[in-house]
Amino acid sequence: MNLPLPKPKPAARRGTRRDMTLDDVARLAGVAPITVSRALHKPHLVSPGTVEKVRIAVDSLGYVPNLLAGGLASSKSRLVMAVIPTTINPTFSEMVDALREELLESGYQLMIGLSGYSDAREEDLVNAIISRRPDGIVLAGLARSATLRKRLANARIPVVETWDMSTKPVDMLVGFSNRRAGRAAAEYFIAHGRRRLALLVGGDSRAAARSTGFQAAAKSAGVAIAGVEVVASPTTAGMGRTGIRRLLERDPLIDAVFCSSDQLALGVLLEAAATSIAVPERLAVMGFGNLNFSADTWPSLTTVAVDGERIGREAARFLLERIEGGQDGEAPASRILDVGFHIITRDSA
Amino acid sequence: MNLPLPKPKPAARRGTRRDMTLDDVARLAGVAPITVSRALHKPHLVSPGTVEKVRIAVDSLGYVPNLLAGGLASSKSRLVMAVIPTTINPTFSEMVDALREELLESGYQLMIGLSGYSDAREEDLVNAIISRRPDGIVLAGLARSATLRKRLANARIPVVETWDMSTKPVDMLVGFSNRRAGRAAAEYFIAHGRRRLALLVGGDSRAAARSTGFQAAAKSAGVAIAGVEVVASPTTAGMGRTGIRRLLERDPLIDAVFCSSDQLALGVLLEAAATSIAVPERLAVMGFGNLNFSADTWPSLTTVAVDGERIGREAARFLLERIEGGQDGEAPASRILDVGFHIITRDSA
DNA sequence: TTGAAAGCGCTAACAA
DNA sequence: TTGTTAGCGCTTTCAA
Repeated sequence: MNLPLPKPKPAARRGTRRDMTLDDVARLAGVAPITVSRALHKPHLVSPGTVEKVRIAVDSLGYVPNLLAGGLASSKSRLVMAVIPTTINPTFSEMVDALREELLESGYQLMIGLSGYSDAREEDLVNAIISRRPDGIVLAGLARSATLRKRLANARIPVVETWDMSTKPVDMLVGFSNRRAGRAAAEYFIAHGRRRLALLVGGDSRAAARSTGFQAAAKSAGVAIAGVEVVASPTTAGMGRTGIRRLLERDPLIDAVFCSSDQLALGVLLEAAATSIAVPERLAVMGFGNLNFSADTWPSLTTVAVDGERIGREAARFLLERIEGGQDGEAPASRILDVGFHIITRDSA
Repeated sequence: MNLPLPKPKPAARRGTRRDMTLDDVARLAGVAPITVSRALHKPHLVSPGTVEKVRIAVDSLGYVPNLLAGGLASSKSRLVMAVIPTTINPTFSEMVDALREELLESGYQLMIGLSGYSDAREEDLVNAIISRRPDGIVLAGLARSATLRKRLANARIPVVETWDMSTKPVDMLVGFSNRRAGRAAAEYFIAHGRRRLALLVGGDSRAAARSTGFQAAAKSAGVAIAGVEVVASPTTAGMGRTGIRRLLERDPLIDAVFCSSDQLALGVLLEAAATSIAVPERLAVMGFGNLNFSADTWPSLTTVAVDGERIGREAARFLLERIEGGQDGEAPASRILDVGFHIITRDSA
C-alpha cells in the first residue's frame, strides 16, 4: 500500500534546512501539538511533567515559535508599533523608552517605524504597519491627513496619538498643547521685561503650533514680534547659530528668542559665546524639550519641559486597557489626557 | 436542502466587524483570490482589465492585506529589523536612515527594536525578532554573547553586524575598527605635541575598544596616560562636564582629552567655557562621532568621523544580495567590509 | 489534563 | 491569463 508519505527530506543543502515547528517538538515530546502550545503559553493548563517534557524537547531542537503563524491563528500579535520621524531627534526618546518598558511588563513587544517628517512616507509606513496587524499603534504627534485618519480608524487597532492636543483624536491621545506652551514662553519673556521678541522654529507642525501660540500671546500683550526664522526639521545647533545671526542682522536689538527645540537654543548659546553676546543680559534664550544636555550648557538653558516618560507610560496604559478590555462590545470611550508642560528656569532667561 | 451557509453576520456590534480579506475582494471583483493576489503583487501577470477591476474592489472595500498571512504562506516578510540600543543616542541615526532608504527602494520595510544597552534585553529582543521571521537583521554593534550568536546563526536569517570590526562575524559585517580609531586619536595628539593625555569614555564595548587602542598607542610612543574616566552609556554633555572636572582635579596638567563620544566632548567644551580653560591652547579636545552639532560648537570640535550613511547603505546591499540571491544552495560567503574612519580637524585640537 | 478537527488569510505549485 | 488545490505553523473550539 502506498501511503502518502511526507516528502523525503531533500539532501540537507546548507541554507535549505527547514525551521523547527511545533509539530517537531510535539513529536519529540510525545504529545499533541496543541499541548506544546499550551505548555508554552498557558503552562497552568498543563501538568508539570508534560511542561517539563516539552521544555526539554524545545531546548534540544532549538525551537523558535513562529509568531506569524501564531498571530494569524489568534489574531493577537503582542506587538505595538510606534511611529516617530527619525532617531536623529531625541525628542521622543524618553517617551519611546518608557513605552517599551511599560509594554514589556505586560508581555508586549515594541517596535519602531520611521516616517522621516514626510506625510506621504508616514502614510505608507502606517499602511505597512497596519498590514502586519499589531495590537496597538502609537504615533509621535497627531495623524493629520484625512486619509491617514480614516485608514487608522478603519483598521480598528487601538491608536494613541501623542505630543500634541486635539479634541478629535483618531482614538486616544496623550499629550499637551503646543500652542499653550508657546503662549507660556512669550508670557514668561514679557513678565521678565523683554520687549523685542524673536522666534526660531523648526518646520514641523508642532513647532508651528508653538510659534502660533507665542505670537498670539505677544500680540495680546501688545508686544511686537521682532523676527521669525523658520528652519527645517529635524533642527540642529548649526541652524540655531545661523538662525540667530539672521535674526540679529534684521533687528540687532532683539532681547529674547524662543527656540522650538533645545538643539536650536544650543546653537544660539554657542553663537552668543562665539560672538560675545551676553546671555541672558542682552539676549534671553529659551528652548523647548529639556534635552539631556540642556542643564549643562553655558549658560544653562531655560526651557519648556515636557514629561515624555509620563506620556510613554500613559500611552502604554491606554493601549493595554483597550487591548485587554477590548473583547466586550461596548463602544470604547475616546480617551484624552493632557500631561501639560512647565518652564524650567535656568540661567539663559 | 440545508447547505452549510457562512455564519450569519452577528449584529454588527462596534469593534466586532471582521477585516476585509482577499476573498471579499475576489468575490466583489468576480475573480479568484489568487488573481487578486497577483493583481496586487505581480500585476504584469494579469490582464490590465482585471487589474483595474481588482483595484476598484480593493478601494471600495478598503481592503488592507494581511502580511502575517502572506508572510506565513510565502515565507517572505519583506521586513528587515534593526537593533539599536536607544534612540536617545543619535550615533546610529544616519546608518538607520540610510538603511531604511536603501531597503525601501527595493520594497523592504525597516523596523527598529531597542535593546537598551543590556545584553539580556538584547537577547530577548532578538528572540522576539526572530520569531517574527524578518528577511534580514541589522545589529548596531557586534553580537557578543555566545548564545546570541548561536541563536542568530540557527535562525538562518541574513544578519549584518555593524559599527565594529571582527574576523568572525555571525554572518556579514560592515564597520570599522574602534581600536584603530582610538590609536589614531592618540597618535594625532602625540604628533601635535601633547604629552599628558586623558581619556573620557562611555561604558559600552565599542568605547572600551577605542580606549584600549588609545592607551596602546600612547604606551608604544612612550607617553603616559594621565587619567581615564569611565562613565555610563548613553553618554551626555553633563557627564562630560563632571568627567573633565574629575580628570583635572587628579591631574591639572592634562593637555589633551579624547572623548568616546561628541556628547562627552561637548560637555568638556562647555566646562572649559564655564571655567575659562583655553581650548585648544591649554587643553586639546577630541570627540568621536561627528554628530550634527560638532562643527558648530565653540570652539568647533575636532572629532573622529565615521560614515554612518555608508554603513547603512552597504549593510542594506549585503542584506539584499543575500536575500535575493539566497535561493540557490551555494554556501554564501561571509562578507566583511571595513569602511574606516577619519579624523576631522577643527579648532578644539 | 489532553487531543482532534477546523480554520486564520494568504501564496506556491500545478493545471487549464 | 486565470483558476484549483493544498498547505504555511499556529490556535480556537469542541470533545473526551
